[in-house]
Amino acid sequence: MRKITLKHKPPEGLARQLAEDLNPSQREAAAAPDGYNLILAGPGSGKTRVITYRVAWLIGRGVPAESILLVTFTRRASREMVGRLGGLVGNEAGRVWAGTFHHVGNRLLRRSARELGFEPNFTILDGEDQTDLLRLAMDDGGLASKNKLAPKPSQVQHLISFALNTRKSLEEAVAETAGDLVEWTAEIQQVAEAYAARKLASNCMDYDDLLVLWLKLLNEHPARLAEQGKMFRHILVDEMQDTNALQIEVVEKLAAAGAGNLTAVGDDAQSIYRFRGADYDNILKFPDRHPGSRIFRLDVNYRSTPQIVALTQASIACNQTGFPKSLVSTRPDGLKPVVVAVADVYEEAALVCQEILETRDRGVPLSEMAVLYRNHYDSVVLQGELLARNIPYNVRSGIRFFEQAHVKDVLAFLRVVLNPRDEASWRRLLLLLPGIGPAKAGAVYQKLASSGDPFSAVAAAGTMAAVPPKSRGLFAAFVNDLNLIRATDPENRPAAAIQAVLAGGYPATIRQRYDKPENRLKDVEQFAVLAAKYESLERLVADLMLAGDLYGVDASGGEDPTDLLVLSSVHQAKGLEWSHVFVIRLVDDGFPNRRAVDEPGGEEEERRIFYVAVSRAKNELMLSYPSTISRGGYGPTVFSTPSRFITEVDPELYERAELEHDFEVLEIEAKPGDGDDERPTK
DNA sequence: ATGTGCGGAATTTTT
DNA sequence: TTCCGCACAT
Ligand SMILES: Nc1ncnc2c1ncn2[C@@H]1O[C@H](COP(=O)(O)OP(=O)(O)OP(=O)(O)O)[C@@H](O)[C@H]1O
Repeated sequence: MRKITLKHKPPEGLARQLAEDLNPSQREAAAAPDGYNLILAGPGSGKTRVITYRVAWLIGRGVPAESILLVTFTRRASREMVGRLGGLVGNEAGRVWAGTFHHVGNRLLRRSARELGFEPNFTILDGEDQTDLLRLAMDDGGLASKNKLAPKPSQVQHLISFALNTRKSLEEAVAETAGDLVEWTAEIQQVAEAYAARKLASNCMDYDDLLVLWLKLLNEHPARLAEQGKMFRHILVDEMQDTNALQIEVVEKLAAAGAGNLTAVGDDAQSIYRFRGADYDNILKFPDRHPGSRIFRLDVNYRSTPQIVALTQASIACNQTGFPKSLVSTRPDGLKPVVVAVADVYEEAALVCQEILETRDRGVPLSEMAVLYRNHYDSVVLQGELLARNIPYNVRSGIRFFEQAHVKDVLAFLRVVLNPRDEASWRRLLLLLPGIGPAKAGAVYQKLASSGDPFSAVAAAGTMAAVPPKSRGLFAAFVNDLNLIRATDPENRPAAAIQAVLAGGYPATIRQRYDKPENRLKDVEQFAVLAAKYESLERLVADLMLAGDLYGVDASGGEDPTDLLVLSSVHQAKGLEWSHVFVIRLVDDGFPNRRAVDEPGGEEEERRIFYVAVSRAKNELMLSYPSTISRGGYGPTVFSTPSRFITEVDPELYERAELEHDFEVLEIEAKPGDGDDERPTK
């Protein structure tokens, strides 16, 4: 037989870019041989760049893009990396399996849901849905809320999740993180089981399931393990320091079952997700787990001025644990970071706004500036001031877009269409009807669940009998709305389904139950616009439930909606950079967080959070703290202590700014024709 | 069984 | 300030 060889050329210009855009140690890491590789380096040293170029390099060598798994920490990071990859290798970039652990788990579980007892149309539960189902499970599972000392649903939720993510038993998790609840361990265990049963019965998975069930699939179905091992010939994990035991087990299992090619990238000093089970030993012990693996270090910082690097390095040096890394800035000298004490949170907001406006006047776009804070509520006073001064901004903390009650209501309509067994969504919809409370909602759901076809059951006479007489009219209208929604071919045209929700009784419900109904209706319209980009309801809903970066408030008041100031929690700022960074509310009890410092290892975790915050700045960094603070707007105003993260470093490393006040003289304009015997000026 | 109104408690960080 | 749980009236 004749052999024909198809010739493949590496993408145009890739070789040149690999040579020009990377320094020698970065290049060495990007072009590391197959096998287990660890890239351990400080902030701004080009880790993200290296991992992106490594993927490009692999593709350039003929590795099929679809056999590469690139695990990122956020969806935003994945989008950015795929975008940059597109610039290097063109269309191939889109075929890489890029996403967070949860995204990839979701995609894979859709294919294999049946092997785990689920249907492929399972829905993903967000935190609130989880709490709702857990509350029901607590009623089932012997944790009646009567007892004052009994754990609260949110506590139980956290414990169950923490145990799963750390691969510890519930006993261990309780003993470690909530010692006062040890006597409840048996009940919590029971609740966990009842909760899992409810999820299975309603064909729903929570965030943890996307990992737990993925691992279960790999453990219990050898064919799937072999298949996925083959599928992912190269695995790359960004932000390795914030992976937890569960995630590590999944990737390492995949790598071992496949080609044994795993590249891990990260910085133990930037590990800030301990509350979610992250453990930076996952990165530090990588060489122990994989004898013979290569380690790459990068110690040139391309991001920040030497002055900023000096402060960040001095701060992290206060931690006793962690792997020390040298870091040298390549940038020209800049200004020292500035530390300002302000009188109170209002003065802080005014100061930050003024600095931002002046910086913008000097030609720096708003999108090159960010205000970072430890706790979401640290941003609310500033938001008020930004609104008053017409500075457009984008918030990345707090409630996500889809977590707002009205968006969740609309989502519930879509979700029951998608997965008619979705208990959380049925309950949510039923509870919107006046006269139907938890008991009736439960009874109706039972009728739906026990029938083969919930949609005919919901319209059946027997179901109506369970509805109190005075609610029957509204219930019938609700059933009618559901039918109209289902008639729009919602699976393939999600936007039309949302329009159908808006055409039914739901807007009246919004007006009756919620404040600011017009704003909320606008959000729903916005949701429809977003949905119009999708041709699959399943993908829309899954994307939304996993959309960690889509927040509610997008106050783009200005003319140029693309130039927005960023307000972000430090956690959401991970991996990002801005020219000018403002870190606010640097008071002890706030940043570091008061509750965190009491936990063992808590102070060092908080210091890492501070480290992440200050290392986001490229050119200028301002740290501010109010000298007086009233806790959250209630309670008395007290003197505050400046954050230990400021006071513990050498004062030579920053410049202290004095705040002066300049009152523009108020001239009362005399109206022409007025006499001179006016009221006295104040 | 629902819904309202009171009092007390409490606020990390997120997929 | 807001949210949650509880007691009471419907
Ligand atoms: N060799 C290089 N030459 C010029 N600029 C570079 C080089 N490597 C990285 N940079 C730039 O330095 C900045 C930081 O890079 P990158 O975000 O990849 O760092 P990182 O190590 O991932 O940081 P972090 O740990 O903070 O997420 C980016 O603006 C990047 O473009």
